[in-house]
Formats: sequence, structure tokens, C-alpha cells
Amino acid sequence: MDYKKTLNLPQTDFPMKANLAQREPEQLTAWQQANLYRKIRRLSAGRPPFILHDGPPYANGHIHIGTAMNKILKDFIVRSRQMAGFDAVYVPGWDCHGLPIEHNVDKELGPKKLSMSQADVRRQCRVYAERFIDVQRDEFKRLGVTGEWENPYLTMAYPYEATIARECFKFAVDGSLFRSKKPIHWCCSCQTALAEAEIEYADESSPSIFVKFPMIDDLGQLAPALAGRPVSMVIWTTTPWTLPANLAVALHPDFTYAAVDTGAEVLIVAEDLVDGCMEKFQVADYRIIARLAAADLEHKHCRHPLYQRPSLIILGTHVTLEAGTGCVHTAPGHGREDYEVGLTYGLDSFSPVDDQGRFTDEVPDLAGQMVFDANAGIIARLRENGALLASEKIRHSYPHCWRCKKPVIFRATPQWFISMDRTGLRQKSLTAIDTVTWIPAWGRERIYGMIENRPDWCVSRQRAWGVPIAVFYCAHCERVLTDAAAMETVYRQFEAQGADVWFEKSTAELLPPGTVCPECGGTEFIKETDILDVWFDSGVSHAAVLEARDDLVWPADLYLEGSDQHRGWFHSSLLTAVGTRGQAPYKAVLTHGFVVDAEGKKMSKSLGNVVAPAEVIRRFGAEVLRLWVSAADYREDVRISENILKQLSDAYRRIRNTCRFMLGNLYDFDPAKDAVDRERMPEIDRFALHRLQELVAKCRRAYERYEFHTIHHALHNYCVVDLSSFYLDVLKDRLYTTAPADPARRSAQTTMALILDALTRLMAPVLCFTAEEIWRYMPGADRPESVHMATLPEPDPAWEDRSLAERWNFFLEVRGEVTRALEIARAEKRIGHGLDAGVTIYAANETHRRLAPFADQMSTLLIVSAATLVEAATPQDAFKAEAIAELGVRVETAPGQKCARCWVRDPAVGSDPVHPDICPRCLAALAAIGAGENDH
RNA sequence: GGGCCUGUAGCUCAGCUUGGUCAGAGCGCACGCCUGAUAAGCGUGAGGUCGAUGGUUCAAAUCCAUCCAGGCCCA
Repeated sequence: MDYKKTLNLPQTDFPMKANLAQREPEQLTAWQQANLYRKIRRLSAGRPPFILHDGPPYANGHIHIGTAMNKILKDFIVRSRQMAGFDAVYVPGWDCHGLPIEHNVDKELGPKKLSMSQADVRRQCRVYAERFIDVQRDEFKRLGVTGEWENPYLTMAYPYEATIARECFKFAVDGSLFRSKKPIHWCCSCQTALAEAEIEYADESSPSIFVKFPMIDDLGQLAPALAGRPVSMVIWTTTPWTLPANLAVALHPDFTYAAVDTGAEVLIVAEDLVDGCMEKFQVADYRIIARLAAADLEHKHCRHPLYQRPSLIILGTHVTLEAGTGCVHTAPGHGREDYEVGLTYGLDSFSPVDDQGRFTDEVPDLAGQMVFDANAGIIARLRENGALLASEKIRHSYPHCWRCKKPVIFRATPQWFISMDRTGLRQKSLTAIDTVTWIPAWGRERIYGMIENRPDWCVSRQRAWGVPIAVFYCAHCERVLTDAAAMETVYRQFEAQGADVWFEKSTAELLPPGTVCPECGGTEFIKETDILDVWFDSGVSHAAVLEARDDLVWPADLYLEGSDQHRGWFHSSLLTAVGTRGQAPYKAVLTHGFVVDAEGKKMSKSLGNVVAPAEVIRRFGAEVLRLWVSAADYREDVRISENILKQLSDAYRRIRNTCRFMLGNLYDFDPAKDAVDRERMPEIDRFALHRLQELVAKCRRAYERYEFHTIHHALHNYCVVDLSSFYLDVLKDRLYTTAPADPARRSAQTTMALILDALTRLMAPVLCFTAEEIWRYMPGADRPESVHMATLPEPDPAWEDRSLAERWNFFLEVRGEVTRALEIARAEKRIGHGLDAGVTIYAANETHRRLAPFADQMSTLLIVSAATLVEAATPQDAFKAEAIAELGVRVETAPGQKCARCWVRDPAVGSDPVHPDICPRCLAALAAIGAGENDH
């Protein structure tokens, strides 16, 4: 007889092979058709909100692996908070304005751009951004990320643009917004400001000159040897044309400066550079007559080499010994570092150069000359004055305009700033930082240091694609118009027609008639045409999104971005919120690291180690990508490689198969009718469920703390260690060989159903596709239609039993010793399958006492045919346990014949005349099934 | 050059706060078993001087210093 047909072997259509790349899109479509997202929203009405506010990615190009990780992490949080009982609305956003898009549009337009108005160019930029929002939206959805994809926020949406303008105006009203000159890259040929990204570096030949700045103050007090001597600071520069704008000479605070007597005069240079300089100046005979600390020279004055005006000696850490003299010519209007250091000494950003690069009337002797052309004349004048110590040519890397390829200059132009200190923004922000939970905690130090030290926020850009700094200033008194009612009429127009109206309409058309300057009574106003830094755009998302939408709350519960955003979005959001509302816009800020390659190196095209999310999805599925995100401790940098993805595929298959096995054994189980009460369950089932509670508790805690890698390891370990290699393995005999409705079998099924239910819910935020797939196959009807409408399991105290767990954990240790003994017998070819074996377990004293309760189920639990517990010392020839005292194992071939049905060896096999090849246990099962009697 | 952070088996992670059974887990690998989870399942085993070097201590993966490698942000 074929007894196999009388067994309850697993049956399921749940596929072993996931075929993720193909099936995931089908699942996404099914969710969409079922309107799952809306159902979840309706289901959550009235629940407490949990708002993760999305930091907007830039609407340009395809998503990369880092963006994918960021969005997947957000999805874990949104889904797990949703399933934890919150109403977790997630509104994704896009950052739409800014230079990269404007550049790409420029490239696409080519020469056509020249004939287009700014408004036309802006329209093209808008179309471009829309295109990539669609691309990225599809890519994000493909990752399984849920949210308001049909209703995202866009920084270029008209109401959003109006909010940007209004928030900016608030800074104008409270006096934080001011204009000041600051040096920027400027192309004299294109007559335009250039961003760093628009600069190309190329080798250029420049003058290299060493110039004396005679001391005005006498240094006799610092060094008697200098009293009454002609003393000069010596500077080096490669841009002689900036000398007319010189206001200071900078020294490094830590360097020592040498006063070098060359006979006729005394020159001051950094001590370490004396010999090199003297060689350059062709001074053979010299000696150091004094050494001066930089700090002692600070605030002294020397004289400008061309004009009768002083130049201040200042200190700055940007000074180096790599070239020159260690004394740096400082023109705050013509250099970035010069400007920064100038600010701390209150120096003016003097920049007597016009839009075309010609000197202005502020330099009468050079007025009208192009700066580069002026170099020769300036050098000649210096030589005449006796101020020139050396002059040569050098080739060095110099910035050029990306468009016209001509060399660019640094030139101070009027820019708009938000002051960090006029209204106490810095201090208020620092205070606000400590009301926020920073995860990891060092995030607090990082942003605190940045806010503490940052300069005023330069918010103006001389570009086309952005939101204007929508303010007017009085043509008469130059003050910013702060008439809120008048300005509100402008912002209403933004709301209705977009910020484009600012560029399309005249001042008179924008402002209500009769608008008067409250300061001076003037009636003429000038419209500012600079646009805002895009960091301001995204920085006010808390106002444009959190405050504006009824289903969101201010402040957000959480912001989550890469650690670079301490300088970026966390930073700009903090400043705009504190400046206008006095509080941080977030309760907590979570940061993740960057995705790096197998060696921990950053990804770059040149290294060829870039991993594209689309490629990972195609080969492994989004689910494996999600598993990768869940497995890593994202607070540090996260590695990705072929090997790592392979490993996660294996882990995925293990989890999937474990669930599939349980599904296969639940094919005839109806929880409503067949479930078994705890009181009637065998201990091992109760132990499995106790362990499940521990798993649930651990995962809930980890979700709470956003520690997803803990969940991944716990889930995987539970599937492998608790289920697959122990509980489910032991269960097979009970599930397969007993009668279908045998209470023991029903108990096993009850246990598996409970485990599977909890497991599926626990994995749902991470493995959103697979959890849903399992959910559809699970037995029972009393369940939400989607796992994503369900809640996370909670640890159920009814299933907890610590003393039982303690007993069983000890038994598991013993089991480990027995498998070791079995392995030895297997290696000696005495047994093959474990069911070939009969074991005798020798235990004494305490060990025996703890093992005794397991005596009569030992063979089942060890999956051997016979197991006898003997209270005795371990005989010499038996296996002696190492880790457990007074425990030994003897392995022999089990007595009797192998039952043809259950494969367990039993001396009683053969005793039944009708079924001579099966055991009494199987006979009873056959009787219960009602099968067998008429089958042969 | 500065600020913040990281460095435990081939891989992903525990352990480090509160120094002394703390050198662990799973995967992978090797070998074996099974063929009633089968492009599955079970078992056993090998693998790390805890980035390096100094120091503190009776004792350091765990505390301190320096260095090396790497990341983010500035310059």
C-alpha cells in the first residue's frame, strides 16, 4: 500500500520562487486598483497623527541608491507607525527651483535662449522639473513606498511659491533681511554672476609680484632693534589689479614673523620663508634682527603702496606658508577669504570695479581701465614707488567662465542676507536645538557647531529659475517697503499665477495704487530682481506643507535625511522656523549615513563602483533592496555590493520558505473551528509561542526606536533557529502522520497560524510585498483585506511563561549535545537519517532532574526513533557532553523495523497482520482517518 | 587644514555607556545526512592577536593618546 497518500503532507500554491521583479509591479497595480492607500486613510481617521515630513529631493535625473535608501527608510517608519496605531500621512515633496535645472534647460535650449524672456525660460524650467518629478515618482513607487503620490508638494506650486515669498517678507519686516556687499564670481564678458558650478578651472599665466607695505606704526616697543628703522611688511599677489582695493594685510595667528635687515631697510616675512624670499628678492646679505609674534602686530598699521592710506594688520587662519611671504594682501571686496576675515574686523567690501570689469571713479588714476589691462600699469607704478621687490610670471589654475571661457574675477556686489544676530536668530536657534531629539545624539553637536559659527545667510542669487526676493525698496530712501497689506496683494497674485508675475508685471501693476513708503513718504519703488537661495525654498516647507494641510501637523514628529543635511535642510528649516515662529519645525531629527561600496569607498563614476537601484530591482527585486536597507545599521555608512545583495537574497528566501512551509501545513486549518486552547496545547507549542512573544516585544521596541537592523536579525534568526531547525522540524511528524483532526495536529496548526500571523505583520513594514502575498494565503476570514490595514502584533502576556522557557532552553542545550553525538555515529556510518538511531541519555543529579520532565517525549523532540533517559553516570565508551555537566549520550541503531508510513523504527512493526509494515501509532491514525482497511 | 562620525570572523550585526565567563549570532564556506518544505530541509566543523601603536590598570574589544584607513560637512 502507498501510505504516503494517507499522510497530511504540505499543500500550497504559494510559490517557492518569488519572482520579485515580475510580481512586484503586479502587486502595486493591485493595490492601486483596490484603492488601498485611501482605505488606510479612512481607516485611520481620528487616530493620533504621526508626521514624518519628507525632505524634497531635487527634481533632476533618476534616483540613485542613496535616494532609494532614504525613501525606503522613510517608508519603514511611515508603515510601522501606521501599523502601530497612528494616522501616518506621508506627503512626498520635490525641490524644483535652482541652478542645475536652469543649466540643463540652457543646454537643451542652446542659442534659442538668448531670444527668450526670463518668463519663457522659467516656463521651460517648470516643464523640465515636471518631467523629472514624474520619472522619480514612478521610481519611488516602484520601491514600494506609499504616500500621497497623487498629491505631493512641489516648491514650484503656486501656493508654495507664495508661501516662500511671505516667509521671506517676515524676515524683511523684523529687520533680519538686509543688503550688503559680498564678493562673488563675476564674468566681465557676460556681465553676470556665476555660481561655483559655472566655473571651469584652467591654467592661466599671471603676474607674480612681491610688494612692500611700509609700516606706519613704529615697532620699537616690540623690538628695540626696529626703533627708527624703515620697516615694511612684504606681501605676494598674483592679482595686482586688486591692490587698489587693499585694506589689510593678514598674518597667521600661530606663525612667527622675522624682521630681516637687508642693510638699507627691514623687511617682515614669516620666519620659515625668510631664505626663499631673500633669494627671490636677490638680497644676498641679510640677517634676522627680531622675531615677532603675529598677535603683537595685530591692529598695527602699514601704508598702502600706491595711495596715502593705511592698511590694517589683521590675523586669519587661512594664511599659509605654501607660497608667498606669510603676509597676505587682503582686499575684502575681491576675495572669499578676504571677505570673511574682513567681516570680523569690520572692513568694507571695497570693490571699485563695475559690471564690465572696469575700475570706477573710486580709483581716479585707473578709472575706466579694464582690470586685467591695469596690471602692467600698477606694476610699473609700484616699481617707481620702490615698493616692488620682485616680479615674474607664473602659470597656475585660474577660474574661467563656463560659457565664454574667459577668466572671471571676484567682485563685491550687493547681496541680500538674513542676519544671524540682529534679531537674535543665532541664539534662538541654538536654544531650539536642545528642544529637539537628535538621533544619533551626535547630530546635536554637529548642527550646534554649525549654527554657532556660521556667517549671515546670503539668500540672494542672480539667476532666473527661482522665487524672487519679493520686496520693493523705496526709490527715495532705499528702505524695504514693509507695508504688509500692500505686499499681501502681491503674494495673492503669486498664489494665483505663480511667482512668474513678479517678472512679468511692473512695479506699478504689482503694488496697489497709492502705496506710500512709511519711512519717507516716497511713492516710487524699485522691484528686487534677485531670486532666493533654494535652501530657503525647501527650508520653509514646514510652513508651505505642514501648516497648510489639514491632515498634517506643525511641528513634524520627524525629519529624516542623510547627515549632510545638518548643513542643508535641517539647518535652513531650523532658521526659517525659529526666525518666524520661534521654534524648531521638528520634534526629532534622524540621520542616516551614505551608501558606499564593498570597501567603504564613496561611489563615483570614475571609480566605476556605482550601484543603480533600477539594476538591483531588475536582478533582485525591490524587496531585496528593502531588505538590504533593513539589515544595515544606517546610522553609519552603508555598504552595498554583489555579495551583500546575494546574502540578502538568501536571507529573503529563507524567510519566504519558512512562511511557505507553514502555509503548506495550514491548508486544512480553519482557525474558527479548529483552533486549540492554550490549556490543551503540548508544552513545545507553548514554548514556541512564548518565544514568539519575545520576538514581538523585541521587534516592537526596535520599530519604536527606528532600529530596523535589529528587526531583520531577529526575524531571520527566529525563522532559522527557532522555527526551521527546531520547532518546525520536530512538528513534521505530528503534522504528517496523525489524523488530520487529531487535537495534537490542530494544536500545531493553531501555533503555526498564530506565528505566521504575527510574523507577517511584523515583516509588513519592511517586506511590504511579501507580507501581502503571504497574507492572501493565510487561513481564516476574520482579517483585514490587506496586511497593511492591520496592526503590528503586541506581546501577549497570556502566552508568556518564563519557567517553561527556562526548562526548554535547557533542553535545547541538551539537544545540541545529542546532535553532536549523532553526528559522530553518522561519520562512523552507523546511522544515516536521525530516525535510524536510538539514543540512551545518561544524566545524573541536577542534570537528570532537569531532564526528567522531557523523558517521554524525548525521541520526538530529538527526531530519533527511540530515546531513553537513564539516571546514571556516563559510561566510558559513551559520548560525554562538554558544555553540560553529568550528561552523556550513547547512539545505537534503534530496535525494530522502520515503519513504512512514519519512518520511525519500532519493534512493534510487523505485529499487525493487515498492515505488517507499519507501527501501532500509524495503525491508530489510519483507523481514525478511516482509511487503509479496504485499500489492499 | 578644521568640525562631526566610523573601523569586532569572507558578509550583516551583538558586545563597548557601568573595564574582569566578551570574543558571540546568523549567513556564507567546508564536510556529512536526508529526499514526505526538494532550484528545499537537517547536522557538524573551520574562521577573528576586536584597524595600528603606545599608555592607564592587577586586568582593555571595552578608558586615554597618537597614527592609519574611510565617510559627511566646511576651508
